[in-house]
Amino acid sequence: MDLSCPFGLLGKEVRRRRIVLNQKQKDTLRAWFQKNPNPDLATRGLLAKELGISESQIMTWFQKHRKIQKQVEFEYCFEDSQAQGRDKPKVKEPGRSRTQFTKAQVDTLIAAFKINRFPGIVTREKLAQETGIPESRIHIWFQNRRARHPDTQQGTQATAQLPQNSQCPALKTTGQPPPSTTLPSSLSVTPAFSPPDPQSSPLDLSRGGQKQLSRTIVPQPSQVVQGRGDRPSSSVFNGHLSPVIAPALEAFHPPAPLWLPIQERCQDPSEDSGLAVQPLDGSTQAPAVNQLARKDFAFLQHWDEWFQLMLAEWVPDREYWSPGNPELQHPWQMQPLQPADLPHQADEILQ
DNA sequence: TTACTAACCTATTCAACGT
DNA sequence: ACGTTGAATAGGTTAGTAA
Repeated sequence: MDLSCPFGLLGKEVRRRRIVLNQKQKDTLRAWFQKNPNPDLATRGLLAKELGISESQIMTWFQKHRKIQKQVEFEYCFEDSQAQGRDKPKVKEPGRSRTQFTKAQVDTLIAAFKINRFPGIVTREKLAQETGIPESRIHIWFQNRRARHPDTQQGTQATAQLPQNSQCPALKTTGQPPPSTTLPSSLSVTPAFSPPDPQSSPLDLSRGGQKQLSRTIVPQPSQVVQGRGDRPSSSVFNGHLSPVIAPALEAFHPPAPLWLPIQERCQDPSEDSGLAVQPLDGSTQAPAVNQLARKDFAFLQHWDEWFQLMLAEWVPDREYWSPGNPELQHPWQMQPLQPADLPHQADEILQ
């Protein structure tokens, strides 16, 4: 197996071409779903053959439809909570099958993983060919591997959990009003007005930190990883700053490149859940600043400097980002603010 | 342009299996 | 019993395609 160049696809890993199922395929899948919403690997393989699509596509379809069905069932139960029959005895499902990988197969996968933690469909299929493992199992294997083996070299940085952006699901779904100077209690974020502390900062990159902040203040992984992931999209870093400090920081130095992509992302007000950086006009800037005590600014200054340092040190995954490729131009390339700029700007504002 | 949805992600949990 | 790890699920985003 030639791993010298990961399939010549560095920076070009693409997702599987999206297919559109035809009516016959959909009907067949629905019929099978009625019979058994949890087909095993072999069944999915047969179905794949029959329908002329891949087994992992079958798997994806079934996953989605199990979700949909659960939603429907939930709604049904909610509406008809008095109805009987909801407690129909559950048929004991057969135990999960567990693929037993050989050592050689695992070695191959590990080797590939070392080169590329996010293999695209082409890579996965090549691996499938070489190992004889179904592509969908390889996909799962990589998911598990990523979860259990964080990238010690750059992974923690590459998957840096940054402050949540405007699309924070937790807040989006709960429809939290835009916080002004306080955080929703549900947000497990480092108290805003404490000095940046590498051990407990909002950018705590440790795995524990990620877990703790899961679905609260951290961006969804797909926002960080997918954005630079196997799609060479121009999608920008859309992480946002703490709802507390972002507006204030922006008020302090609006032209700072750090904030630009964030604003760009939030130009559509409909996308803005309130946590995003608000575009500040002249009339809103002053109150934003005035609401902050000077001691708060001291924190902001520290936080900003610290954040800039983090940015400056961060080296994006080479696979997904290439400085020479404008297609993959990454917003993190932005020149970090010079820390020396901060006191200067702060003085201007505080005078 | 917009709605739909396949493809993909992480985080978490379940469970098979070897020790 | 416990650790490892394959599999499944929940809850998201992204982006291609059809209407």
